[in-house]
Amino acid sequence: MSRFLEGLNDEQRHAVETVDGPLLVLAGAGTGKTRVITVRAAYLLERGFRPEQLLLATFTNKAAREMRERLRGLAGKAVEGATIGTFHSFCGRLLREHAPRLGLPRGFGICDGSDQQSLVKAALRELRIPEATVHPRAAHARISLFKNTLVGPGDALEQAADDWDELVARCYVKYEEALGRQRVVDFDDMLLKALQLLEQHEDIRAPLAERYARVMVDEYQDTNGPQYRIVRALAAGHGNLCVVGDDDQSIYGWRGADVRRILEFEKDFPGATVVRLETNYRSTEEILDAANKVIRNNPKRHGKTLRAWAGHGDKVRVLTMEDESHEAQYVAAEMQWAHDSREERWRDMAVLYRTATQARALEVELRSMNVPYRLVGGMSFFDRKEVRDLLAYLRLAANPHDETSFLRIVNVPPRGIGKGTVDKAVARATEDGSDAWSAFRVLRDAGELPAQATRSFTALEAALDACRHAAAHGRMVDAVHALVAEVDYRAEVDRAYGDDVTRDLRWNGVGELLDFAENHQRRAKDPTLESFLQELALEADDDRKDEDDDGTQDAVTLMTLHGAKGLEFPRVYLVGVEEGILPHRRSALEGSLDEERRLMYVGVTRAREVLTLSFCAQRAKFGKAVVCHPSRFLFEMKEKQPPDTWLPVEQHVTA
DNA sequence: CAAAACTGCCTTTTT
DNA sequence: GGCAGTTTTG
Repeated sequence: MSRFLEGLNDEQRHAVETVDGPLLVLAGAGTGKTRVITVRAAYLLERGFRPEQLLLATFTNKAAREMRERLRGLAGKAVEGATIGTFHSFCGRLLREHAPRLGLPRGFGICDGSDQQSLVKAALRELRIPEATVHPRAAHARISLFKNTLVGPGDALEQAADDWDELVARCYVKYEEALGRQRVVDFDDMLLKALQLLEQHEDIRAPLAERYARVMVDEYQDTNGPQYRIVRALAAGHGNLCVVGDDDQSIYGWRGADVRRILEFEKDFPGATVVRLETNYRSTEEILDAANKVIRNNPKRHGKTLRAWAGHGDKVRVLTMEDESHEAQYVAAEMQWAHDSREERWRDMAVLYRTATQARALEVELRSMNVPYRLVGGMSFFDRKEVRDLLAYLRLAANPHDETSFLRIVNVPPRGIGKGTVDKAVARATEDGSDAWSAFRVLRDAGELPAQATRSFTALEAALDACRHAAAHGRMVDAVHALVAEVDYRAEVDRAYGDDVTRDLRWNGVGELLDFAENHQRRAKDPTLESFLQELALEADDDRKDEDDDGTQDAVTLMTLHGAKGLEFPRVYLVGVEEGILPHRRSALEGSLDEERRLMYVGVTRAREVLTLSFCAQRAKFGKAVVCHPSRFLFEMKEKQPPDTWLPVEQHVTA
């Protein structure tokens, strides 16, 4: 018997040993899902598959990293060569390789979320649609959903049910045009264009399908249309596809994920083996009981009942707090007590919340009590202004068509190129069907630019040249240095930030970008500006830095429920469990209450031993205090009826 | 014509 | 409590 099968329960072993044909592993929270995937991969290697034949797709970089590390622990060096990564990184590589087939230059850029936002705004402006009528954020979300459900701009226009839909559809058309003009792809395009390569170019698909003899997909419940079809294209023919997931943890419906994918796997792939993992090795009975009581209120489920392997533990607590700062104070104080008196480690505690903004109150309290914390997601390193500025420079160097980046830095640091001049160039670009950068060159060469703008633009060209020159020799650090020096970015930081503390903090961001550059230069096989930028775009959530030697720093974790999926902590606080937050107020309108319930379920099942939920009597919204009501999910959990005074979020008066 | 000061607007979740 | 858009100043 394979040593890899030792210590697995019957179901887990069944999943691992089913090496041929379609396999659906329905893995409830804490049932050893990651273990099954990694052991199965190691088992396949042991059975003679070469690592090159394995494809393991995940949704987050974090998950990919964990898989790789655990697989390395099991199989050692034998893993090298296996493809383990997010859908986006896999697609990115495929795109880079076949860019010309799609009419893209090799140096095509990748827009991140905030670039997408800027493009949507530009499109709205172009269409003279006021932002009050169509919120850029909402439009972007809708466009993204269109793309993730494989609805093109033309179809979107035709399908438009009301005025709002039509405006968004028209914005979608402009948005796509802008992407094309700027030779950039957004996150959604990475999947769509990779799918196009696979479905329309058999000479690309067939060798890949042949190569990847065993395909595995993690978190299958979160697969959206394009991802599903990519998987299908790769597994076509041999059908050796193993998907692992939990319909109760599908929380990405808003991104086009469709729970039906996992509910109907057996229809999609006839003859599929189905394995259910229902023994939970993570949580106490009390915690699982709470989780089960909540999730059973959802109508459409595969239907699993988690059995606790661990015994009884503490009761699940629900606390009422005056407001969010009291809530934060309480949580911070109790964690400190647990650390000091019970010798619990900071890293074993987490505070989870529905929306990223809820972190602020917690940060304030944790900081004042000197509790070390690690804020995951939210305002990331890549959202910082100075990092985004330099990134825009780099992207412009790689792809001068990238107008979003150009417009961002054209006058940062201030170099005397004002709005009037920029508008003129943009108008010219629109006329010529070119881009702002080219238009600037044309205008300058024609002597139609103000003197200062002419000088500055020429200096900018020189800066980008210097950057490209360094990058061409694989020296990413020098490339960044060249930019910083040429544009005198240090002076800009000094100018923009008055006090020494923020100034140092900001300049620090530049240093960290240099660290990334050094890292890439050292690790990448063939470091180019393009590969560096792709890594930066796709691993924006990278939180590997500032960790201890053993890989994890000892700090309390603060993160959203979405970010917490797949993780576990002995002590968990779930804060802000209120109508309007969890479930979120938008969910009532969108009819996604089931998804909010799954989110609650995800939160509850993160806890191993101690789970505390809390809600506030009132909380500040837009600077005003608003009365709050405990979440319906708390009543479901405690099997109680809400009192007469309770109001569901649907009936909240928004004054 | 460009930069600094000021005001009013929103805040779901992520690759 | 931040940022984008607007007004005011240089």
